[in-house]
Amino acid sequence: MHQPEHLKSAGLKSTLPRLKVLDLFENSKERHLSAEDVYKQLLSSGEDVGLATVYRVLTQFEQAGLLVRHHFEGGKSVFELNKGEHHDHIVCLQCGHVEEFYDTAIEARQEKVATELGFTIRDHSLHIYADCTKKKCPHKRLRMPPGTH
Amino acid sequence: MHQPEHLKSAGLKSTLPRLKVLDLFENSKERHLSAEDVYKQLLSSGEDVGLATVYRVLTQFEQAGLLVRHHFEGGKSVFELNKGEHHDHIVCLQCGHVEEFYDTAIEARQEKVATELGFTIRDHSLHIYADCTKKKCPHKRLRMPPGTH
DNA sequence: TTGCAAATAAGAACAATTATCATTCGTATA
DNA sequence: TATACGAATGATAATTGTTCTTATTTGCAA
Ligand SMILES: [Mn+2]
Ligand SMILES: [Mn+2]
Ligand SMILES: [Zn+2]
Ligand SMILES: [Zn+2]
Repeated sequence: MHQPEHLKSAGLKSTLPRLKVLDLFENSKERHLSAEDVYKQLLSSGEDVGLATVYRVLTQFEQAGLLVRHHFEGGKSVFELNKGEHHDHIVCLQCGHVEEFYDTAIEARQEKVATELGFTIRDHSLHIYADCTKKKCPHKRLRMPPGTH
Repeated sequence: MHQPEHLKSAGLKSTLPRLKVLDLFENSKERHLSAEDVYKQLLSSGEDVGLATVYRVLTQFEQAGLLVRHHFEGGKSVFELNKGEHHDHIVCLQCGHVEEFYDTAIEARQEKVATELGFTIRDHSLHIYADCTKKKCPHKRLRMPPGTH
């Protein structure tokens, strides 16, 4: 199980639900999880947490900088561990798998565009929705594509 | 009022609610409107439409290619007239005003990245959230910044 | 005009998320 | 270690944005 210090240093008191949620993100196969994903995975592994607590904890972790929240299409928020380094996302329309990428040229151009328009960037999101080029999509069908549920 | 032909050629029968909604997009000060924006503006201009009809018509217009739907942060869908040319968006965090831009370098790089990862892009969204550099934000405070309501 | 499929309006239903509140827990202190 | 109290939890109600249902109305072709 995860160490309580990680939570303490984030200003959060070390409770069982928080440790379980953090643990799930550290050990889950998929990096990007919705509140329902977290809730169901905890239930199915025998843990007993309330859905409201999951939502609360995810928001707290986001505010503490432990998690990052994304708004992909499909209506629900998706979270991932904060690696400290920004990256953008490409979402497979066939299986919902999320691939990550970072392109310095894109990042630089955004700054340029914003500056020219008289803005200072605080945040941005670049989501690419795409089909896998391979005949059979190799990504695991762990989650439905956004907008498909 | 708008001409019925515009709807007819889109395969939609020319009804009063549809003409009113299309009219609103043609004449509204803000290009980007949510379902609630449309509903309230129609009500306040004396028109009598149902909210469900607004949602239905917006979706139909999107499918007919008359409108484009965006998912900015803040939970609600936002629509704009389809100009036929793709563009990305920069949202002012101080007033919610939406500025549009198009950058060929960014678009090209996205293709490159996707191809390298084995994907064919079907769609994408690039949203920049930024502060206006001017002392006093010059944009009209017509809508609250996303996530602020 | 009339006829009828298509469209509307009102409200119920839904899904994701947040708020409320009585109970339980974590931890600082005696 | 026992106690005490504010913080956290879980059950459930409430909210929000959106879609569905259905009885009624409307556009338009014959
Ligand atoms: Mn980026
Ligand atoms: Mn673009
Ligand atoms: Zn990611
Ligand atoms: Zn636009």
